[in-house]
Amino acid sequence: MPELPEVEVIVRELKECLPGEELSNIRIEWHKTFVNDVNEPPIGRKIIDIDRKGKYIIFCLDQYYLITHLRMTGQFIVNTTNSFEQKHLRVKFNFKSGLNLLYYDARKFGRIYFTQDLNKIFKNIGIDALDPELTKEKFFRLISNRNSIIKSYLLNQKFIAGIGNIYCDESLFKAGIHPGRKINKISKENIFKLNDSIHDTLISSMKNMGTTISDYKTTGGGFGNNQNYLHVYNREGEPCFICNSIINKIRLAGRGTYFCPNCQK
DNA sequence: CCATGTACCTGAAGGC
DNA sequence: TGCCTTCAGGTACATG
Repeated sequence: MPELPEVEVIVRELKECLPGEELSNIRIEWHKTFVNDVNEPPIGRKIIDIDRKGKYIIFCLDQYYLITHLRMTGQFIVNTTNSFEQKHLRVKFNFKSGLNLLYYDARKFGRIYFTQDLNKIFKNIGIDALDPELTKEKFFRLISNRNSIIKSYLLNQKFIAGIGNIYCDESLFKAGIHPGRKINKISKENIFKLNDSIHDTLISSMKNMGTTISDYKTTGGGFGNNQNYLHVYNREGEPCFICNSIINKIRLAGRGTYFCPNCQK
């Protein structure tokens, strides 16, 4: 389940090999994956740069964009030969140089949009969680006076983009905040603490090349390592590393939610 | 404004 | 072994 750190790792890898490459062919194996807003295929265009906003990958093709959301099981593999896995292959891009960019997606939830209009995709997407402009004061202004529980807020991409279920639970643990806490019952001091813990959680996961629970792989097919450093996610029934209490699992905002009943208030 | 439920999908895991 | 149910979670959309 790629969230911001996993997507960032993928973008960095794609950036190393794709800029300058010219698209020569595209083969769509699952039609719903590719949403074309342009009325012509993205052939003959060069990849200028690759960027990210929240969980979206943006391939810039000089005023045109291929924007990808991997959802749960999307994967990019860069391939230089003609032998590759066919199972779950949804879209195959060929480049003039002979390089292939393969998009796999077991559950078919991911989307690749071809468009000229970035705003169409991003109109309901908030500031990136690692945008330097997201200062703790701005974080506080965004979050205060809301009436929802903190978990729902952090998962809602229209406020802050990039946080998914894993890093939401991890960040709340690190900040000592119960995931079901009402936002307006959290002190300013703890909001600041949460801002820092989100930042730390995302950055340290990136350093570990992301979290591989089941599907996430880097573009070379490698695994992340951050699953070995999680404090609460996927640890139901196991002891808290800080206080030895048993990690609980409940259902919040429609998601499995892990927390330490002693450390998080 | 906020919460809940369903649809989209497949594969893994657990129960019997 | 094998069938059936449940669960996994990101997002869009409908409904209360």
